[in-house]
Amino acid sequence: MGHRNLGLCSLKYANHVCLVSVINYRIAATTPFHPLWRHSCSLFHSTITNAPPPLSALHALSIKNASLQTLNSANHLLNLYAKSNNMGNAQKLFDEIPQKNTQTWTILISGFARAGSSQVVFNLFREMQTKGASPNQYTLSSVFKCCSLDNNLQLGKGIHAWMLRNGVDVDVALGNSILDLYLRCKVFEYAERLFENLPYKDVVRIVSWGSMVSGYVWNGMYEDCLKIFKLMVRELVVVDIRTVTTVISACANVGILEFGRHIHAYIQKIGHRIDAYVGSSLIDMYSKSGSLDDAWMVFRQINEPNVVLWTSMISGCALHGQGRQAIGLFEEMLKQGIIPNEITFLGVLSACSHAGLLEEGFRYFSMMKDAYHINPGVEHCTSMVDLYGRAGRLMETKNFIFENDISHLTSVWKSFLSSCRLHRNVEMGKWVSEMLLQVAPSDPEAYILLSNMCASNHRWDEAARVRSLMHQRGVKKQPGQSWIQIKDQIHTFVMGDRSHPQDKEIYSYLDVLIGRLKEIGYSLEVKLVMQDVEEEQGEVLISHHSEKLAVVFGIINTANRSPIRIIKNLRICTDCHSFIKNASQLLDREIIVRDIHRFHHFKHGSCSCGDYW
DNA sequence: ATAGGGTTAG
Repeated sequence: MGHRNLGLCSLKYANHVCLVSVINYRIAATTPFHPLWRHSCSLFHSTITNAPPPLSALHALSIKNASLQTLNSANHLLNLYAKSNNMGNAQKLFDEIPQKNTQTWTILISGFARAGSSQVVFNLFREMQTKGASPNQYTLSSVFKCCSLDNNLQLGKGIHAWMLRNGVDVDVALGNSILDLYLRCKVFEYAERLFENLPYKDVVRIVSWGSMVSGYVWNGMYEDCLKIFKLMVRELVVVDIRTVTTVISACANVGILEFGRHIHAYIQKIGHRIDAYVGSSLIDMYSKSGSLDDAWMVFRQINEPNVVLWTSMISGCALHGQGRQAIGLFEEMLKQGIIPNEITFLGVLSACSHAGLLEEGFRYFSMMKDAYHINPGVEHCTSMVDLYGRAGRLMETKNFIFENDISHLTSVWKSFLSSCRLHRNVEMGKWVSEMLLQVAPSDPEAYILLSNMCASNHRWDEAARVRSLMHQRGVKKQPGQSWIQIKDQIHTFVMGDRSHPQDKEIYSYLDVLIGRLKEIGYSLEVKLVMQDVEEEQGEVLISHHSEKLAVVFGIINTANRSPIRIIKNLRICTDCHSFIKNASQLLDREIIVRDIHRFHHFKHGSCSCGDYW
């Protein structure tokens, strides 16, 4: 064992365990040149180099007549296998150990838990108890992790109840794994009660906070997440950076720029370095909140960019329709020797489709398959359908769908139908509609797209038939909502909303604005968007769509010429799109709308989406 | 010796 190896070891696995193992094997050996010593060395070496250790090392261990000393050695060795994800060898060794103690079982269980083999873990857990070994905190933690992986709330609850009955002590780490289960299974009452009861002083209690935060994010409870974050800031001096990362991702989903900015400032205040993790989530947050400039600023200041960081910047550009920038970034990334993953390509393809870059999109799709050997997933294929369709290559779109076996996907047909509508190909559109309704008979958006297509081709009867079919089948349109942040307050609007305190002001200004916009060429496209409002209630309701209310509210409550940012939970409707284009011209205001699909930057009477969305 | 939370897509 030379210095070179030890040096390597300190670099890579400067792990006390390795050294202790080697020393133990050395003690276990009877002579200085016993084969075991040699095997230990090679095992140690392979730990360093991360290659699988030779199996013969196992058999060299003569543990049949084991002393306590050799059991410890065996456990160490077992641990090495488990840590290096070599569960095959771990199992073999485990089977050869005659007197297994709690640690022996626990090491194997935790190895399988890490590998995600929950069923194996459950079986071992049962077996160890029948063999008289009692689980400790570590064992239980691994078992809960597997319950969580499998969404097996019942088993987890059973074990937890058994622990309570038997007075098993729950330390914070174990508590966190139970917490994780309850959060993943969305039983927030349990999670919250457990959270309250965990030892408060433990420094790793910080992880419990983090679990609560990410639990809320997984379940889309962004407001609860932000609330608990504020509580953390108040109660703890410093919130750790991993939790902050989760909170930022919650902000990205809500898309509220000002709150995201506060958290960014908070990170700077507590003096945390912004690594690739935080950087990626900040970039994502800024681009989803409508400020690509801030995203770029974060991107440029990260010292050690990784593939995720590049990908978030590329996807951000895609979201804002900046196809060329996205491609430029991607090429730069390749030049720097960073290997793109499937999500990177998704970003690139979606950038191409949002910007109508057909050839480039096709080239990157091939590159993904041929140069990087990534099998196209359904999302990649959907992007390609978007790309072909937007370019008006409807026959190619159709062929692509069947060649790639994606005809069962709702998103594919929705995208195709939008393209038929854009290119006014009614015949293809009707066929696509039939396919869509077969796949998605209860999807409200399918009916709306379909009747919009009929309407934009002046086929009013057919549009009406689609609407009544939707009613017959009891398909309800998801209510449209838009929101805007002014200072610390988030204002949410639904269509025809009268609940806002500034209600009167909003509606009277809206009327005035519509009048002035009509003078510069805007006309309410009543018939075109009738479907969006479910009932034929005419011009009034359309003029009161939630995004119009939010825009007007923004105009009233912000300084002249400052940008207005709106978020909408559905696709923006044709009429609102035209309304906002004209308003941006008349008032010389930048209006930025994030809809369910992408961003629209309205400026000087036109939109960054090029009227395709 | 063995256990616990983070980033990018949709």
